[in-house]
Amino acid sequence: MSQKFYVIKDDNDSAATHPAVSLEKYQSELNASQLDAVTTTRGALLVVAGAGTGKTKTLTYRAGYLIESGIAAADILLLTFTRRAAREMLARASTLCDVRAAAIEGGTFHSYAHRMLRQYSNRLGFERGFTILDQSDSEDIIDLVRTSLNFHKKEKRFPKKSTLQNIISSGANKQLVVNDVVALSYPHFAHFTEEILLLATAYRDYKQTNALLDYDDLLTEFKRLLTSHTDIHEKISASIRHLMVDEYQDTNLVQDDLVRLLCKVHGNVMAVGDDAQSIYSFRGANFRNILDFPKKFADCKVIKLEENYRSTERILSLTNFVINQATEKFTKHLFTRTKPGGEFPAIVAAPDERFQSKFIAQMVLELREEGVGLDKMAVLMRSSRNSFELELELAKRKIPFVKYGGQKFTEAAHIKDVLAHLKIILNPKDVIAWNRALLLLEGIGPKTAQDFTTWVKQAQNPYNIEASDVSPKYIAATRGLAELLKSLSAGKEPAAKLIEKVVQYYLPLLRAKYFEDYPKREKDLENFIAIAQNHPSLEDLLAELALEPVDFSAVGTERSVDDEAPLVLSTIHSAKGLEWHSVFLLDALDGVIPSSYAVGDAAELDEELRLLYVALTRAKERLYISYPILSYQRAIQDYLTNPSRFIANVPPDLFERITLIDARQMPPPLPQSASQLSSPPKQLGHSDNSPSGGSDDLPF
DNA sequence: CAGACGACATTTTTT
DNA sequence: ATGTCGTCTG
Repeated sequence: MSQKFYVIKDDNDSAATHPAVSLEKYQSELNASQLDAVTTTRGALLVVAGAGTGKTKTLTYRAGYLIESGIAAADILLLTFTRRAAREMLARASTLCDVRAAAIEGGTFHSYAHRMLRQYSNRLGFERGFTILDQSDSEDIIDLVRTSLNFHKKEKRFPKKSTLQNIISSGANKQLVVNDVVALSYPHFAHFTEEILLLATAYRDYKQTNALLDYDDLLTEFKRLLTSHTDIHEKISASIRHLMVDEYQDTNLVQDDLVRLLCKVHGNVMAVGDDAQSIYSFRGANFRNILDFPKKFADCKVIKLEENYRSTERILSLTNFVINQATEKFTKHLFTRTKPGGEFPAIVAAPDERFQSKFIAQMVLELREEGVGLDKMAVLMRSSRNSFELELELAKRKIPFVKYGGQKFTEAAHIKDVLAHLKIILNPKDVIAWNRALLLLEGIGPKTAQDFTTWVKQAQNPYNIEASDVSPKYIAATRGLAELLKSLSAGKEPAAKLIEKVVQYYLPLLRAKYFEDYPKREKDLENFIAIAQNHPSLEDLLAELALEPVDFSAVGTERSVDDEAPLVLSTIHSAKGLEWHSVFLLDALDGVIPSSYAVGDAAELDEELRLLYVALTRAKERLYISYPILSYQRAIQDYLTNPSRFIANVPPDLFERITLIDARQMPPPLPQSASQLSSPPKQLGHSDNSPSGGSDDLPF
């Protein structure tokens, strides 16, 4: 049956026709450009908002303004980069403007696509719903497919599963065919193009027959839903009277298409972003999407926000200089009227990584003495492992911290083990999950596990392992597992209860598998149960964990009332959109930022520069850029490093140089340096700030 | 065929 | 410093 929808447009939804909204509040709180953006509610609008120019504020007020003009919250869709961003924005909107704002639909492209796909899954041929694959799930399937195609036995080294996953995913995100991805980004695997192509097809087929969707499929299938079902497209699009998209510079081509599809009926769409902060091209993001936005909509209005409210003038001067080194120029020039002067940003050359860590730890404590809360400071890095050394130092000084970015909670081996059992409950034919659960058992290896899973695939009742055709010797080994699964599938218990039971069963296995460090892992399992408390349904919990992965080290750090809020450690990517009183950038080295990976490609170098720009523009009052002069690489000897090329040529009047001095070899006090711009060397290692008393400070 | 051991490469960033 | 892959042994 086909049904046609014809939408009667409401020509009455312009705020101008609702004089009831009092503009006073908006006029007094917003500058002219922001106000313009907030009150322009019809048609297409692009807001190019530089760092710290009140982008979030503008979005928030606009949401409130729409509500006050009589738009129902449910008719507004706010797409943001993370769900956390959406939540924060809506919470703010509801306190600042109107409680109804909390009811606005919001989330990431992926989570919105997921919601819609669930709603219409039958129309796409998923009769019994579908399961979301996170990255490692998808790698596991690729691995399975690869083995079944016998590609692992090639004479030459076949790309490993994560590389293959990357190739396939870039294809989806950049809308390229596999051949082109390999030719463009993986030329060293060109001789495997045939095989990779076969594998990609087999992977797609596997997902199809098992009703599985990976991250990329969520977007592409959603697009397919809209383009191949006119009635659904009309219905969804009609329900979105106002569409707002944040961080537009980080959308990829599919998302860009989705935006145009979603606003088809009403045409009210606002994109917000900053081309100078595009940092996700590895995921198919293209900052041309934001530049080309006006071309794609007739009569698109463009508003620029250039007045910065976040950073001091001196920080801004440095960041402006940094971004101007881009080969592809940006047109914005940020300025401040509200925060003239300020401290000079500091560039800190540390003798080695340990000194760098000590400097940061000591400076953090000093700032705290000055009254800056730990959570008002952040240490940012290019890659999550740049901070290992620092983490040791912080732990030693008992400075509490949380780390964002890096390994995700569900990626830890022991969590994956528990998840595998839960997935079997959800889908008794989940071969990958079975495989993982079986391999944990004593006496069962890859071959036997495979024999079991072959049987599981066609079994009437997969939990009835005794009935399988595998040798009784091995069946005996699976007794405990079989009992567990039967008891779990029996009742409809809440997710947390199920996890608790799995954990109980798993603990002995955990202790055997990780006899060195199982106590830490047991804590994680407890946290897992705690996380599950808010999710009655196991299915919801797993979907949420896939769509909004929890940062590993941020788990279990919810502080009790009297605990001090922890210092923030974060990758630059995860720091997007946030701000702190003081920001430290770690390891500002050539080869780290820019990553050695990017050197040699102008476009990639530009992206690294933007990344540095994002890091530096997070700072409100204080900014410290540090790097070690000496570093050690793997088993090789220590070697001398170069500071990042992006900070090597900063004019001396834009920053202050700090040289670290070993307290044990304190030089005689220097006379004030001739240049008023350079400060006397900072002394390090003599701090009494250490909460543990300082006596266990290492000698310098 | 399970499981241990050793060689080897391999290092971003995230929904 | 780690994980992945291949090989060897019992």
